[in-house]
Amino acid sequence: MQAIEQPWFARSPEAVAPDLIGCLLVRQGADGTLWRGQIVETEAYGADDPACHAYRKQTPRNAVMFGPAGFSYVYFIYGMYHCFNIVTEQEGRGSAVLIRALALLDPPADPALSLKAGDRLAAGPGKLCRYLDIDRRLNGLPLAPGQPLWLAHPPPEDGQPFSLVQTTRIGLSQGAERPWRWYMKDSPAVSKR
DNA sequence: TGAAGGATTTGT
DNA sequence: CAAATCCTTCAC
Repeated sequence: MQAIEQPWFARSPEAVAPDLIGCLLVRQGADGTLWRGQIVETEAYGADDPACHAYRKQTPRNAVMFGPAGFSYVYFIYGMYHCFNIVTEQEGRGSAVLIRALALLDPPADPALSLKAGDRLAAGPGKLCRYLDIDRRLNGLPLAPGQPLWLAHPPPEDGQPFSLVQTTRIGLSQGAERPWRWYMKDSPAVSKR
């Protein structure tokens, strides 16, 4: 697996978000267990974007968004879910890409779970974090091999061609008109059409 | 110090 | 459509 290096993330979130579709997210648990998923849905949150947590000013919660690219930004929402983001751009600009959905590569250990939930165990930012055991302990970590989370380019032989759909983001009260959501067309793991 | 609201998900 | 559930931010 070819790991994605830090400079690749040091671009605008609107550039990184669509490029991430088809890439692999790797989660290494504390016991060494590996989970892998293909990213099928992302959203960009820019520094000049009213929907972005870093839009107003730096606070303890959003601090890592102002740090260097290629780090994790994990926050807690609605009292019960976590969301996983990748920090983008140069240090000092608060921006990130939200990973919204994965198509899991390794089938769940529990076959009953697989049959029941199908391929939608990681269809949505909250479900994705619940399945991969991502919470605020994983906030502010570098995304590199050997860490709990990192990313990889799709294997060349496995790179199935796909169509990318660009549309508006989900669940926002501000900045809802910006077309900064991307997903893999026809993927059953996308959170919403 | 308190109140409002949130980048979600699920079930009614 | 509303509940679950709690952290963060902003106003006073």
